[in-house]
Amino acid sequence: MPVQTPHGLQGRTSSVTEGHPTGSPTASMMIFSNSSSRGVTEVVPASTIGVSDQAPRGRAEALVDMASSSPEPKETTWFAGPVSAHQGSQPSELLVCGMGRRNSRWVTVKDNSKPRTECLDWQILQETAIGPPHTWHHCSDILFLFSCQIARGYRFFCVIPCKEAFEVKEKDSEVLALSKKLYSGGVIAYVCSSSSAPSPESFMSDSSNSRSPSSSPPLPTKPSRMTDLPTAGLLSKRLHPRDKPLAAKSSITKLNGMVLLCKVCGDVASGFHYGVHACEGCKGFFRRSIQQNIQYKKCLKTESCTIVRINRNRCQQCRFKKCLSVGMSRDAVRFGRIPKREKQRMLLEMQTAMNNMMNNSQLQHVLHGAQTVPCAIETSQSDSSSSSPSPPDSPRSSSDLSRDSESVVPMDTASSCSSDSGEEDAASNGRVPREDLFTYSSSVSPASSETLSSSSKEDEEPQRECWNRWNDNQRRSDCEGGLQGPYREHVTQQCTRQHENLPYHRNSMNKLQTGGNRGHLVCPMSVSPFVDPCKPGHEIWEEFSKSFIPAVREVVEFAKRIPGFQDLSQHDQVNLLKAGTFEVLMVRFVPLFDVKERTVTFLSGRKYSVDLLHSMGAGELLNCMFEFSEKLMALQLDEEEMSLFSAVVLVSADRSAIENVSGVEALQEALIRALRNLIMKNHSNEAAVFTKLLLKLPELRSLNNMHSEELLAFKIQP
Amino acid sequence: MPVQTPHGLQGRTSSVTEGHPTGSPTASMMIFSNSSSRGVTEVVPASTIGVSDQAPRGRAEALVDMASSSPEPKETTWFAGPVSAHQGSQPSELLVCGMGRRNSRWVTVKDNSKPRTECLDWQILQETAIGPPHTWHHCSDILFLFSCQIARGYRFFCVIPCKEAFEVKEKDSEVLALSKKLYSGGVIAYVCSSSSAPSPESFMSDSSNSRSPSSSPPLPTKPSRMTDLPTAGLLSKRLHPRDKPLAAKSSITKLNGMVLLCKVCGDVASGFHYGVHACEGCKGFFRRSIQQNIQYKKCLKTESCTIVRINRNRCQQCRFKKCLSVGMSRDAVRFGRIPKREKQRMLLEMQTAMNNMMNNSQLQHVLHGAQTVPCAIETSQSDSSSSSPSPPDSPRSSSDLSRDSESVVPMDTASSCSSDSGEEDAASNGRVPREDLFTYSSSVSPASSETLSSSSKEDEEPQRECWNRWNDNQRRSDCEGGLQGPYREHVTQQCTRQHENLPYHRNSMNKLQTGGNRGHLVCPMSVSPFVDPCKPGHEIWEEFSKSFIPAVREVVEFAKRIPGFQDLSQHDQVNLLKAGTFEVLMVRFVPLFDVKERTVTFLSGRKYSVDLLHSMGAGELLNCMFEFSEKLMALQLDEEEMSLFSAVVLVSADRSAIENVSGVEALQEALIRALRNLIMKNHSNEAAVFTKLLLKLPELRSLNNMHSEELLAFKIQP
DNA sequence: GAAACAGGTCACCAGGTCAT
DNA sequence: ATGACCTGGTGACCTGTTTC
Repeated sequence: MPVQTPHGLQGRTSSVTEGHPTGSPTASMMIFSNSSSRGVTEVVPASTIGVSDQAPRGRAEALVDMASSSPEPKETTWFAGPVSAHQGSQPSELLVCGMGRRNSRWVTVKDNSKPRTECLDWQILQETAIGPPHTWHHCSDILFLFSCQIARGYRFFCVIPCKEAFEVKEKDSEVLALSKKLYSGGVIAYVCSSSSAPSPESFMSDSSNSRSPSSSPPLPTKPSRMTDLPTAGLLSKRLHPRDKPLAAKSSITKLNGMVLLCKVCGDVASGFHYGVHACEGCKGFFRRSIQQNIQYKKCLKTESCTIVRINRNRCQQCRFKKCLSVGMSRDAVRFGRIPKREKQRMLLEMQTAMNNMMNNSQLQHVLHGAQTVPCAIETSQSDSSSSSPSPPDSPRSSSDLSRDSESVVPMDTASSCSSDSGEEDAASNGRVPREDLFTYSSSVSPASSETLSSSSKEDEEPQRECWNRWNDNQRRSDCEGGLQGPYREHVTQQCTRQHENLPYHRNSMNKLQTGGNRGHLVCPMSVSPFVDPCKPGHEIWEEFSKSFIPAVREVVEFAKRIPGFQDLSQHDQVNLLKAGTFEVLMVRFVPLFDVKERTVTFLSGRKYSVDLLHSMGAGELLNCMFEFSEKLMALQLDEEEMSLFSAVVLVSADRSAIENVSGVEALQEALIRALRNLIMKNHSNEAAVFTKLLLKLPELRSLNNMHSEELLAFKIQP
Repeated sequence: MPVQTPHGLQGRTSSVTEGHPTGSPTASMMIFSNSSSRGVTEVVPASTIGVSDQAPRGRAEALVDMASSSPEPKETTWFAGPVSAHQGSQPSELLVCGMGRRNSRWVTVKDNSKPRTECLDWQILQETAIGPPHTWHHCSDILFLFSCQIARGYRFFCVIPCKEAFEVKEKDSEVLALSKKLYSGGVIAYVCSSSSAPSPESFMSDSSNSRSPSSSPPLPTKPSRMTDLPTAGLLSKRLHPRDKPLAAKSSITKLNGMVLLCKVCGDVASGFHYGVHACEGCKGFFRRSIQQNIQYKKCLKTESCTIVRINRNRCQQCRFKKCLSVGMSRDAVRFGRIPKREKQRMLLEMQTAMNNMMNNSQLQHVLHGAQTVPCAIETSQSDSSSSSPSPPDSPRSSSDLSRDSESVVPMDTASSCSSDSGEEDAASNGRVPREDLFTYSSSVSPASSETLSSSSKEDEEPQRECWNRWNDNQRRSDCEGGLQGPYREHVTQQCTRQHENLPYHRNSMNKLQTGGNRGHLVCPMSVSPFVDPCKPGHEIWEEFSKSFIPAVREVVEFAKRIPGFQDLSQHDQVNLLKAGTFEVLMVRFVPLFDVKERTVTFLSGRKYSVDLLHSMGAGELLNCMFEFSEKLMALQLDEEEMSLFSAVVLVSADRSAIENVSGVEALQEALIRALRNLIMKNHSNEAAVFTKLLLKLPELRSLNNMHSEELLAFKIQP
């Protein structure tokens, strides 16, 4: 149903006019759109959302020098790199890849590892599915332009729309148009190259800055280098086709720095005219058309001219038609100022879409290390030798990961995280095992190992090896870092205490009181209590999201220790995690719900009553969580069982996006067998425990959905 | 995209002004906003969609004759009645009441049951949320109109949105169309009052009833009576799009969540300005007009422009005139807060109205008979005595049900259905057993009965009785009607054949070819093949929805035969069905998916290849359904097992809205025990079957979600 | 003191203008 | 004829005042 989408790389083949003397007037654009049919769902998984913010940071800049390979060395030097979009206060960044003519979608990445050429589009394309060739001329209905960059006549925009997707329609051989389609969630990145180009220099000049957090130093100032860009500020200055000094009183409509484009011709919009964002030209044209009821001369071609800025005056009939088709109408005019909520909603939607988009990349990054993630490029300054990617099985991989994830942490928390790194290293040298959020299994005893192994009765060999490997991993993980920052401390404390009083000692957890001012950062599930109610919704959202970052990371770490999990394809790993992270977290957080006292203990150690939380906006979900927790607690599982159950939960995650279904199923079967055997052994007198446990799976699925919905609702209209 | 669709009945609506000299242009409106954060969810559940069509049927008609109490008896006779909307999947029924002036949108339906007046608009309303009376001027963001009530010149609409909103477009002064608008989440309830400002008293009339579910007696035919509504609470808080983010001091005048509309232009009113409920725009306009004593330019037309939100700025003279005509005046200013008593009365009235609307009446109706449906207001002209509702337990309830549902069938299919009604009656008198969609258990052998009974080892007595009762029910159900119309014949054939060749004989099903021209009406899962691609999306949608009506009805019947199910509260029954109907249907339809041949057999008997379906727009969901089917088929369950599994599926449905969780759980446990025992008996050598079956539950949950999403997307962008 | 409205403010847009 | 600017009207918010 929803749309799709020429494959993103198609453009690569087409290279317009190589040699390309004039810098041809055609503007090229790219649109990436998210192809996921499950857009809504993807938007939802709340827990993961917090991650997005960090993505930009984790990512080093991509430095592209196409000059050597390009036929037109000087003109075809392409740039690509992270462009940050600033929305609201949050430095959420989006990797935006520029592209253009020949080779435009590939960049040479220079980071701490060896330089390599990668397709910059891929990262986004895979997210968004529409990967338009450089010849795109039109791109109507772009809702938000949130970032841009210019290089040598090319404008780069990164746009995320909301609720809409685009479908490329090719027209002749040169012009492509996009037809609007509804769509839910997702991100579109939009890159536009301009013909009449601003000089590359203008583009490169500044922005050497980066908000690169603690670690990233400025990139080498190669000419083509694009650093990240705090935002659209540039756009108003440089990007307007007509060199207008678009400073203060520009007629450009911006939304928090994002520039809106004319729905008719793609020019920069001056406002919301006759119901659509339109430029002055199209506004005037439409006005005259309707005022004087002009009948335009028949189109000389096929009455289906593509209307773009540069040709909009060539065919009045088609232009007017286009105006109508995009919805211009006297009935649609809006007077007065833009309602705040509308603005807010737009921002939120952008945010959501961006978060979504970034989720994938980050998740992949965390999972598989930088080398598999095209954008995860370290700055040249970092120690390239030490951070060279290691294979997943390498003993170092885990610590590599933690380092990677650390670099992804947003600035405001970076310092605290980095301070932990020493500890990590120490830990990796064989310190006292510690437990973190998802290492239930760290306490696996020899006996239970046997239990696990014995579970493979029906399928001896492979299973045994599997479990052995798991145990190895667990052991190793006990010595390796996983938690970051303040979160780590708390969780470590908590888990330790909890462990002392198995199975679940809420009381001991309650003792943990943190007075730290970073409490809110380490406290998933604590939106309200730590949040300033006066803050705008999206800020609250950001904070809440951030608070989940460490927890999500834990889930990833946990997943990696599930024997067999890493044998799945990256794609499947990512999708299982996307679908199942919330559910695993839910299982993990069960002990935090005190049914008797009707309180929830946040990881900060604070307890909040259900009533308070309800009064602060918690809804039905909270009740359901309590219900779930009560039932799960009633089963009296120990850590080992919980751990195994968590693994089952994760691996039985939604399969809709899984490539290797049978592989996942096999893994799930193995896990379930193990779980059953373990349960049978521990609860031999309670035959129903295993069944009850399985029945928790659909409940978790539902909780996940509710959660998603609440988040969506929250984000849409806080 | 703009879309819309003057609604189909507009022609019928005729004269606004009959009786009504000026047709007084003023319209006052009210909007209720729904705060449910789960709005999205409700929209989604796809399977429920099919039901919508029946809603009107299940629901008794509310006929309001305002004549006696109305100030203008003849012109202001209003009618209100149930219009079903459907949204969601499951038989989630949204009570939708159409309304309008006499004869405009209402027809008297005469079928096998008593004649009654129904709103003709409902069909459209449910689909498009377009059901505006001629006086509607503005109605932005209305997504679904699911309920309304009229009292003394007030029209009440309850609207739930889903990702789309509509904007009214006026056509001349009488016809309105709606243009689609994007919108995300939330619920809007919309109440529109008729033009000639009704007195407050008329509005407040009764509402004495409460939402007592099962006990509600027939409503007195009070003119403005509003019946109860379980979900009313939902409507209060937050989702109105125009709502300000932080509730507090919004400029929107609300009464307990209900929003008042501007008397001048129909926009959302911000308060009572210059003696009239008016929006900020008209308030400001009037203020400027009088402050500066502006003499506006003469109207370019006839000085009788209709003033609605979308055109209010086109003719200042007429706008000002309208302001004056609706009573705006500096002399009419009311300062200070609204007198408590007046406010209270309004609140009460509103709340009651909302309660009425939201009642899940149809499902309840289907389940428990008509008398629980609040809107059952008879017209003075209908035979009120004969229509007195019978108690839920009355022996007639079942046949009442079918009759009622039938009466809801849209006119074009009504005839065929009504022809079946005689049959139904005969069936209820003990005819030859037949099998229908959900009577897997009808073939339960004595042996398997024992199996079931033996399952209650752990919990002897109650279980045995339970199963016995089930079997009784099954037997009885064999003699009772369930299917309607052509669907019935097909399904009966199919099931019979299928039964002859257990467990699943697709081949025999394939033999069934229907040449009937109503095939598409009886064919769930057959959107595309039967649909004229040229039809507008909403028509396709309607057809598709209709095709599910019988199937959903079967699920309800099936549920009723699950032992213990009817012991649950109505509320819980309804909610289990709402959440689980799709899943049950999915299980039921598994044999229709031929994995080897990659075809889907529709109930019409036609097979369609996956590729064809994909080419017609089927998406990932189809693949997942195939996957699911393959796995489930692989388990080789027989009918009995499938039946029991279906029961488990239904009872393990999403619990988020369940009142008596432990009751549902107890039932589920019993069912699961029975299932396990049955499976163990039949598949003693395959220990994993039961486990695998349980693992199907989360998969079903996910399919349900995907389905919901696709439906949503489909509805949004057909 | 809170609720609720008149009036004020100013972000925004339709429409007009006029150099191109 | 086009479209960058200008002008005047609009209406979303805000403030001050009135009333309960």
